[in-house]
Amino acid sequence: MSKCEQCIVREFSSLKALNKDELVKMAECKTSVIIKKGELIFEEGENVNGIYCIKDGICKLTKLSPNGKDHIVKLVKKGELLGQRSLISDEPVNLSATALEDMQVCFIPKTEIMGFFDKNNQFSMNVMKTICGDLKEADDTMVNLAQKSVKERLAITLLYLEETFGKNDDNSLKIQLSRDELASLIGTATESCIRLLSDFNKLELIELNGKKIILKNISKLKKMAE
Amino acid sequence: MSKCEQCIVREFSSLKALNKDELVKMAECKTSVIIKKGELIFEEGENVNGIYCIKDGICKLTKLSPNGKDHIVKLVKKGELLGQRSLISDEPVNLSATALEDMQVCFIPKTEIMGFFDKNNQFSMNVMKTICGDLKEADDTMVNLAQKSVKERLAITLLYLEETFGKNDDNSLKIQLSRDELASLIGTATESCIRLLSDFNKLELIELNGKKIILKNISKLKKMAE
DNA sequence: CTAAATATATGATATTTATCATAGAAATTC
DNA sequence: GAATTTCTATGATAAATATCATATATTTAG
Repeated sequence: MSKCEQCIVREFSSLKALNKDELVKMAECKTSVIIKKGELIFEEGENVNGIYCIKDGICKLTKLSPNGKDHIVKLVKKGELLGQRSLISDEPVNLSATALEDMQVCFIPKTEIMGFFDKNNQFSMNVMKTICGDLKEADDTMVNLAQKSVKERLAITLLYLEETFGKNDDNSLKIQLSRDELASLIGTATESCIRLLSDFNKLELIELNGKKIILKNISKLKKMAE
Repeated sequence: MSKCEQCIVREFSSLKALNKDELVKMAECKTSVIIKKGELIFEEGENVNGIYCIKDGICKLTKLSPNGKDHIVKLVKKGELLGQRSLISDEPVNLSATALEDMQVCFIPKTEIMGFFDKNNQFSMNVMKTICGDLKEADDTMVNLAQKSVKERLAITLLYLEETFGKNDDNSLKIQLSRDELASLIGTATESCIRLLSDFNKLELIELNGKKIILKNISKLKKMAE
């Protein structure tokens, strides 16, 4: 069992507030899990009795609409935690988490985390700040969905993906989403998403190469996003 | 200066975790404010150095889109707190708050609240739960905006308004929004909103009488909302 | 390696929604 | 209480977006 103390990833989440003793205790009760690309980590409605700390990989958080379509609510990457909201609310998770790449995650049981809340104020504060950040982001996304066109949202999303997940040596977006997933992230039909990508390609805003997407004209994309 | 101890409204918010001493201390530093319908409580980007506790009335939280249109992100009523997110994140508020009715609110300065966070774990937990609730709601709204038609969103919103704010003796919705505000809440153009209300009226799902809206066929509205 | 399944692409068309224009109703101001 | 402004309503039209159909490319399974 690897030690949490030596895990660099911890530094990027609320867990950075934990002291040596707390980390040792956590390392003892945590479970390491490998999750393959496409696999479910947890599903909407499930009782997840703890939180997941993402050591490596990216996953999507989705919510099923009554019409049967998934909507991607958020993408989560290395260093972030999953299941905090559900833990605090003491409710089943309201979103499903699915790996977009092979992932390495650690599961920390609820009892352990609740202890930190009681005894470590800085940890509580960190978690609160994270959730507040999520809420602010959600507000922004809401306004975008309500007021921006699909074209604008696609531009916004492409810029967001590059900024958040970076690019490869060939300048292509590091995160690889299917057209279907991209559509579900911006909130549109798959065909509309594909069509607009083609348009962006023709306008030389982006370059398409199979699943690879290269942002060619960032400043124009930013103008489109307004 | 009225005493927080005797304020019933406190029981409905995170403040219910405060003990007698804390309440006395809070009463000493709080400020009571009367806000007229239509007036701004705070504006997006402002530094609000504390939180507002709503003693009476309803307000809207809005966010301005670059296109100049407001979007109503949330409606907040008696018993709820304003400005928690901003306080915890230690950032300017990301939303504007405007009174929809005459309001009575109390302002509690930041220093006071931060003290409660340090010393009263139950209070922290309550605030966290509230924010988690907001986040869950935001996720739902997002999916609705992304996947539901304007018609469906109107039905959802009307049902939500009746459930959350109640109805008058004549069965009309207690909360009175202009067509413009209703449109901004469901995320559509004012004319589209008006048109759909007319349609709903003709279909006898609702009854319109000036600004008054009566939900006539709840079960059909619920079916529409799916 | 081939067949089947899935993902991407694009045209044609239908539907939804926004925008523009205008008129009457209601509220506000002087 | 008359005049002005704002709000509500509705028609006509344009624009955005979804849906259906089909073709091709890519991936997966056997």
